[in-house]
Amino acid sequence: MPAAEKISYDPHAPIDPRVEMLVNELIGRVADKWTLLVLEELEDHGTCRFTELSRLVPGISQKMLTQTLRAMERDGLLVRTVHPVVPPKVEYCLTDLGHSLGEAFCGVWIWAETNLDRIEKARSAFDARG
Amino acid sequence: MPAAEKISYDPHAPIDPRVEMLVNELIGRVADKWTLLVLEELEDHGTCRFTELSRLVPGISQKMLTQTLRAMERDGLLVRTVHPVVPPKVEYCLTDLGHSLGEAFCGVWIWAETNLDRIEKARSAFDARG
DNA sequence: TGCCATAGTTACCAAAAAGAGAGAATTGGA
DNA sequence: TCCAATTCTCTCTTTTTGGTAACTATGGCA
Repeated sequence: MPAAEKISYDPHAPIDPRVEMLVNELIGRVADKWTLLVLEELEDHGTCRFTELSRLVPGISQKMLTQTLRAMERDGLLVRTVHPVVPPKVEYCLTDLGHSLGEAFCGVWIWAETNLDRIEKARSAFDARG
Repeated sequence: MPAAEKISYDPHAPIDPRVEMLVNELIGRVADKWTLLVLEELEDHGTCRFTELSRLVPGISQKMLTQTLRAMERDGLLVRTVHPVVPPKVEYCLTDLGHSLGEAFCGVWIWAETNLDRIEKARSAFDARG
């Protein structure tokens, strides 16, 4: 919807439906709960090992962590470095692309934090109305 | 993670885990595929009726549209106006909160559009590596 | 010899999300 | 009387998602 070269948001700009579809798919991929949490921890702590991340991200299972990390690696958001030692040591580190995604989501984080109260109130009001 | 008052993104700021959880839940709620698509169409076209939206949002089922609109209404992102006429006429219109969410997501849209190619390349490269 | 830690993978199962399609409510008008 | 138009609402089925737990591989250590 927005043109990449423009900073402002023009809701009436003509849209290439193919690009739109790809963008939507990409956002769906990347706005995933676990992806966001892993992204956050890697921003906070820098390079991390697998078990470190599984401790940092509350409630994630091994399976989900593996899946999430693979998907993020595939999308070029992080790099996975295997050190051929025993016991195994694998490190995960955000790429520039990963960092830029974190920054792009910053606006949404701020929005969510800023409007938490308003939304909780809206919900209460809605639920009260029946 | 980011403090609402700060504009810049400080990944090492102390975090209230309760707020963090709520923010995450909220983003999960709001970063939903259908929510984003509906948000977009309402930004583009302004006030819309139910069937209008179901035509505008490609591939959405009646059920999902109803569900999405209800959830957005509950969160205070849009208002639903029922005109007591026959046949029924129901209009949906974004609130200020809804518009501000659209703007917050603008950065992510731009990120996705800007980096589509890089991500597709990263994927190809990853898949080629086996 | 057997056990430990790390970083997975795999198989199986339960729960949740989403699609399809029918039905319901409304009431002026043919 | 019965239809038409609009906005749901309900049920049934399929798909997707996520969790649990067991298994793998490796070399050091007791």
